[in-house]
Amino acid sequence: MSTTGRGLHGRVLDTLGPEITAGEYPPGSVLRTDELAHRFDVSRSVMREVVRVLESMHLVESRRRVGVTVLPAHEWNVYDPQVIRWRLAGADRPRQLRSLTVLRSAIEPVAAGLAARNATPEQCAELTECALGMVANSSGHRLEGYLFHDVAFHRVILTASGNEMFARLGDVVAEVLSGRTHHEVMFEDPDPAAVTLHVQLAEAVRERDAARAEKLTREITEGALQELDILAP
Amino acid sequence: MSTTGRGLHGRVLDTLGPEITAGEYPPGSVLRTDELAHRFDVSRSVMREVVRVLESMHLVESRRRVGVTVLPAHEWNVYDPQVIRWRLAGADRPRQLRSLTVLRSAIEPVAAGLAARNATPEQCAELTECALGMVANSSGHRLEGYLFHDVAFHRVILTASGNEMFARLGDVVAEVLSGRTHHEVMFEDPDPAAVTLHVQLAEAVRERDAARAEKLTREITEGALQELDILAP
DNA sequence: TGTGACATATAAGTCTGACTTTTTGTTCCC
DNA sequence: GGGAACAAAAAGTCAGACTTATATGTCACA
Repeated sequence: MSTTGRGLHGRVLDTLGPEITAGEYPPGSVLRTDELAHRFDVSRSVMREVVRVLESMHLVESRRRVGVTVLPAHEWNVYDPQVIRWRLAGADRPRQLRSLTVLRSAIEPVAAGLAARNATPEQCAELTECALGMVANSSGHRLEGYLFHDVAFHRVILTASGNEMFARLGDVVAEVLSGRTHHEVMFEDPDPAAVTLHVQLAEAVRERDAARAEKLTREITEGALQELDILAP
Repeated sequence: MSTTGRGLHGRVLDTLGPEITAGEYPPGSVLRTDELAHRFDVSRSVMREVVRVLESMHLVESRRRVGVTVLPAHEWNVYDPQVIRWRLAGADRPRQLRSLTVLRSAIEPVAAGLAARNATPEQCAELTECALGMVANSSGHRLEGYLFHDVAFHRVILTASGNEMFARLGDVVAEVLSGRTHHEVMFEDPDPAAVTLHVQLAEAVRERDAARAEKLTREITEGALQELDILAP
């Protein structure tokens, strides 16, 4: 599951990173490289590499004669997939999930509009295929199958938008959708209305109807907001 | 200007990072840590730290017996502020600027809507102040003064939204606006219509009119899209 | 008593060299 | 021709010595 997985360096990172993003060290806390190296029983070389990576994520700041200072949360690179995963795995998962869902509600409608203009025939085909897959798994407690096609659907939309920044949010959306199925709500079959919206969206993109694609996606994401009790605009 | 600035490690990163994001090494290219260390005349320890950071940005992948492989652009962490800066400083600045402007057009209207609900009285005051600053600098070639207040204005909107993901895009928006003034278009005084929109937006937020705030922001960002000859939705 | 220059201790930063581990490509044998 | 054993290559890890920046305390002087 973890990206860093392999290597001594990655294992230390996967322990220390979540600790920091979980807020176990209040902002301004000072860590010392030597102490950390001793705690994790690794050499200073490895520990320094870990600190450098944390520094590039703006989770900490390393200064001579002072040590490694933990930065306040508003400095963090909250778009770093690694940071997102750590936070989703931690205590403020709910808050993180809300932020990301609001982000989705801003991005996806625009992405869908662009997809309606830019999608290749292949992407249109993929989209209808995914929508059909969702329909096929929309009843009978086939949650995993439904999720699979749902994730693929949104990924295609984001990619087909032709905007690299949107495309890169595919993983984030996947994480949110997957979280909804596995941890949060949705113990029953998915809302039939949502399924219909996806089918219609695939249709709108295929027919190059940007305005309709955007509107339909807005309805989809508003549904996602409501599931988390977030007021819709 | 550069965040990494200090340290031997930072200087190497500021050379190698831009080279990679500029596409000087085609995806799949293999670099060797030892060679790089020799080229930059630093020790392997320093070079390893640099590689680790590049790896955390998903610009490269390091594998035993193989070397440091450059990853294709669609793998890059394009939301990393460092990566954004490197790309904006490089050859595909225009493309990057377009991506970011489209991103703005998706994010900012939603952020403004949320700001209208969540902004504190202090933030409302800041907003009007910024808008007034824009008016005061909107004629007579006071481009720098205008830019300053414009950046501050959008930063307040994003922060006041109450969404950390939106707030974190303040730097990106600042970079885009600053780029527009310094490199791209806008040699003359700013469009009076845009100035008016900002004044009205500050008003709408102050009056808690979320729908109007969103609509006004959509007009602002559509203007930004048109400046770059991007079709509006 | 306040203030500035100076000394000192501290923790990160850097370098070197030796050793380990994983992986790939080759060779050799069946 | 296919599979197993082997060798080489590059990253990974470690330990220790040294350098550099800098926060902080000290002391003399005003």
